[in-house]
Amino acid sequence: MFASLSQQAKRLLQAEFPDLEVDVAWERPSARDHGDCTTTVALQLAKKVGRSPKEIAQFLVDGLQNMPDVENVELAGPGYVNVRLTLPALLKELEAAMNEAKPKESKKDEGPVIIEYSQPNIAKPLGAHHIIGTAIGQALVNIYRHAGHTVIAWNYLGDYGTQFGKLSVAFSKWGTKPVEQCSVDDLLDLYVKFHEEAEQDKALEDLGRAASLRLEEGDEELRAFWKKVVAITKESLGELYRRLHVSFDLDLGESFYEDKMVPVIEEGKAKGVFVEGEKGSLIVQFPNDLYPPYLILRGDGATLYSTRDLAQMKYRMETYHPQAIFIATDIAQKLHFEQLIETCRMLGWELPEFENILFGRMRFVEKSMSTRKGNILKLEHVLDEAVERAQKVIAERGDAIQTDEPAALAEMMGVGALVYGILSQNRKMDLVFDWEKMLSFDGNSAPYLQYTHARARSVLRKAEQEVSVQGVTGVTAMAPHDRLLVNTLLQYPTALQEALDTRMPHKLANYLYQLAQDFNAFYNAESILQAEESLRKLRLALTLLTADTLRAGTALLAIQVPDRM
RNA sequence: GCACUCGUAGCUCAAUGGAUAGAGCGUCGGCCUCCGAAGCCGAAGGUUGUGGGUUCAACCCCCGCCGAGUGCACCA
Repeated sequence: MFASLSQQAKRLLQAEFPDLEVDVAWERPSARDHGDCTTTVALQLAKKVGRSPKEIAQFLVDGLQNMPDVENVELAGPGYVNVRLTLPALLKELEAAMNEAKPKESKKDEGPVIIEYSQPNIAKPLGAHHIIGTAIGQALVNIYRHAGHTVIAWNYLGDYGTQFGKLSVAFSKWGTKPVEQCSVDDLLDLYVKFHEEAEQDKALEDLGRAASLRLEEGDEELRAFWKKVVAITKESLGELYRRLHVSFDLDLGESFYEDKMVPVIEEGKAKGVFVEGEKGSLIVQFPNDLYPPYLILRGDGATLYSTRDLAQMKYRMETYHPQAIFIATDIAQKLHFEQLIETCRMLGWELPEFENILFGRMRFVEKSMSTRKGNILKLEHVLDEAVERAQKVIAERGDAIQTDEPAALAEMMGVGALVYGILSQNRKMDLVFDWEKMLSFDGNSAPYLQYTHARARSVLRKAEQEVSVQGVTGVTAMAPHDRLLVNTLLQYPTALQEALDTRMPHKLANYLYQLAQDFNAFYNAESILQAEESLRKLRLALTLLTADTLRAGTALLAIQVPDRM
């Protein structure tokens, strides 16, 4: 952005200071009365060249003020250079920014980006906390695809291990009907009962472990049971993912790696990376106690999630040659992934870019979330509650509602509110689950963005004319609200890029909220349809760009916006 | 005990090392005989946990302390 300004400033500085390597970055000012763009280069250079910041800034001001695109340039504060662009230049920047923000064509010459998220467990419904990783993962998938990357959206189903062994024990002891007729909720009940009983009868835990080992060894009866349970779980997940606008390219379970672990174990042993631990287990010892020991095989020889993750890492690298692997998990798993990556290095594997996309845990005011104790808050119930609340709000509006499809709108608002509640917060923070806040329909919320979009579309419908930035001509002066909205629209590509670079979807969510706020202020302060012809064209163009940006931006966050509501 | 994350307005949260730390909710007061009031405008509310340090400039980087959370081998 502001390429010509950067070049000119750079030329000026290099002429004055021949030995200097410098790039001049123009940024959006922190306050609204500091022009269209600003640079702190004078402050940064002062010490290096032995001149005062103000002196350098003044030098830039003098050199920039006669540029054709510059309406006004001034020195401010300790050494800021603030530039106000001419109207045509500003509109040109706007058009360029909107082009920059369009979806990029997919890059064919690079490996895919693998993004793993959601990670549901077998025989359990998705819990409310699953919404965090699921929403963040899908947003990142959308944002990376938008930027032109090939993405493999990867769901990793927890369909294996001790938890399954426990379920099979519970089923054989207390199951009351054939597994085919069980719902996920029935299976969850059995799982919960297992842990209740296990508190009295410690032998149950051993039975569970034994069953998981038998499955691993290929026990046919267990295998048949397992397949049915997996099918039941996947079926129930499908509907929920559809409501959340979440979709995966792959949903391989842990079981997929059962025949891929032995070679890894052999490799680790051969390379001396895996050594014997307590009770006949196999572990990794990290040099200098960088991390605590990493358990690879249980004492009884059974594999663990670490074993599967190693096999999975290898499988992903060999099969897809990805440029990056991102795995979204809550912070409790941080150490595990650090150990995993370090182990891969010790094995001599050449890893692609890797990041454990960490997010905080969901905290509840009243009760803790543990599947084992059975007091699970199901995601499905949260969604239903959200939609129900939206329905109530819609019903209260009565005649003021302009939609023909109140049910669809309620779904859009309720689910959107929940997803936005997740994505508008820095993912690293713990998330306090509060119905009122999470399902808020006022203020900083999905319905606010949806309302703003519907409002903008409404104006455009009433305009009954072709609207475009290119069609804006003859504007001699803008109101402060016009200029403010232009400046905010200009920031869209930057917001997208920041969300991608930091893999923080909330940067995009916060931007969209800012845009909606600025549009609403503009809408309230200025006439659009009644404005004088050239201004009307400008304001309609800004309205169109706002509506399009809101729709595109929320879509990246897996949130829909209506044309009427 | 060791490691990691987090402490910002009454509550929930923002703020690439830059100018006067911003929103929402809540509280108080305004705005529909103009394009959608699910909105807008204004007020009150802050020693950014605390003590040092680095820097022209620190909520942000470094160190100590206090507080909260999480992890640390047979769960994932």
